[in-house]
Amino acid sequence: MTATQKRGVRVRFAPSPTGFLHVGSVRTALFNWIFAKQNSGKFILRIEDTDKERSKPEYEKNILESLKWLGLDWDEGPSPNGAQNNADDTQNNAEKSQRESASSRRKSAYIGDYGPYRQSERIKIYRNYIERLIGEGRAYRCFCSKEQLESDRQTMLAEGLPPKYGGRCRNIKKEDGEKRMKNGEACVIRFVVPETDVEFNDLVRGNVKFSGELMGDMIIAKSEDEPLYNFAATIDDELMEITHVIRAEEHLSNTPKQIFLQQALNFREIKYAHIPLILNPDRSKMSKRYLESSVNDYRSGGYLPEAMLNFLSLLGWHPKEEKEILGIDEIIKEFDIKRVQKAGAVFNIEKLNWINSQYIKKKTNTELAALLRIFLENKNIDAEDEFVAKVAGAEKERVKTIAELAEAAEFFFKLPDYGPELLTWKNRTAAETKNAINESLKMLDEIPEEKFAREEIGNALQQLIEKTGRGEVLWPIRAALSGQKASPDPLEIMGILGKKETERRLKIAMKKL
RNA sequence: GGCCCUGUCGUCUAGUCUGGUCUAGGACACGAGCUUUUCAAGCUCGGUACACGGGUUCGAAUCCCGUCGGGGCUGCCA
Repeated sequence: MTATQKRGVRVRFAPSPTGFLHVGSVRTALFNWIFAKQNSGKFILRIEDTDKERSKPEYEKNILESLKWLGLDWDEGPSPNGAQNNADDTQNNAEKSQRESASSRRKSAYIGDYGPYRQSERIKIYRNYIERLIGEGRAYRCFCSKEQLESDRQTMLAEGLPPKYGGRCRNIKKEDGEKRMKNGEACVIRFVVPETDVEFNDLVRGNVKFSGELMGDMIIAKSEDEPLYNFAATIDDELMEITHVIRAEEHLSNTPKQIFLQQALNFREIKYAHIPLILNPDRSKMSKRYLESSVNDYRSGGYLPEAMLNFLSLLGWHPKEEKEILGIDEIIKEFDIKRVQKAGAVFNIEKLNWINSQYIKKKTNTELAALLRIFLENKNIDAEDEFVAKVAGAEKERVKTIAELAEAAEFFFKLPDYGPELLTWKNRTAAETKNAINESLKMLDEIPEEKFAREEIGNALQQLIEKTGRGEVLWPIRAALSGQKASPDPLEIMGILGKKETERRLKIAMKKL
């Protein structure tokens, strides 16, 4: 290949819409995105939906939505508007969208000059290359049955040989192949893999070498109109002028296959970077079995996108300095693909929690309130913005996720039921407790409603506290106001709740004693 | 089985290329203490790691060889 002319950096994230976006994929997308930003390149989103059985439109939609939520915007790919979540865009619109998809929607549904960006819409393109390879004798029709192949495999395995396709159909003449196919004989298309070595320099792993001898002729398409992954990806990477392929390590052994294809088709060379896998606690590939693995789960679990990106960037990479909380701009500045780790990284939810809590603490109360609202709605709780913001401010120090924040904040909106024993401080009697609340109530009543704020309240209660004791006064108030044994400072709660609600809750407590 | 990748605290990692400043640094988690009206947060302190075995060298986490461990792939999935 001619490395002489420098090409502008173009990277791609190429997910398969066969499930909700996986956090491992997010990290791959993130590294690509960062790489593009660092090199003033383009970040391309390509949907690899050649598997008709498993690919679903709703998964594609989820991928787009998740990327948008994370802020990983793409320069080329399916139109981001396609990710918009129109409430009525579900059931009864299925018909309509089907009609549209046939014509206008398809053509306009992507941005960029290298489209379409959905492999299912590129079938004709692949078909040309398949015909070309067959024409050049570099690909052929294979009529071997699956049963036959399986028994071949077993035989080779039993003999201790590498289980590869032996090339039984390789010498079938092109014309004979065409004829048999037209007569309805089932066949697939295989690529003649050269029996040579391929070597490439991986940006994270250094030199890697594979032997073509061990591979056997690979299937590149089930038929002219049904290309398979390695083939379609190779064609697209060339046509979309991809310069760097950054992907998970599980694709390392696909790389020689793609390089063989590139060489046969006279495509340009591509630089590869295979990043380590994200692992379960038992060090196997991250999966649902152990951990929530889709972005959805974390989004609905109350994790912030910036925390997710920060955490994921630290899985397999680390900046030079000993700094862990990094905004996306800092990550872009510091990131170096050559510094990424070679070994897999266990997904450590504790660390994610900590990072998330750091980002929560940094948010303003107003920002938090907006996020909190969504979670509150699920609990059928609604209130004024100002109030929600104050509540968020009172609780943000003690939560790790927005979901936890909603949980912790609930009592502000709705006093939970509790037993009278909760009200007593240590071994004080009910009468003492009742008295303390009553005294507090009297002090509180002196404060005019508009001055009912934390500092003022503290002053009002000061004498009583000095006389009776902090715990004796404040504990019953806390319990009465929150209905629980852990909460923010009762003085703060009172300020947020306001005079009327505070008095109401204290009186409820009195009745319980 | 074969091919490929990989191996520093429980976990994420710094250090490895360019041997000494590393009796191995940071972070999360954990434990103790401080603070204290609860729970947190915060602060201080603490324990824990160079997979193993050989070499090379005055000196090895760092270089070489071997062993063992872990993972991925081995699909008419991606």
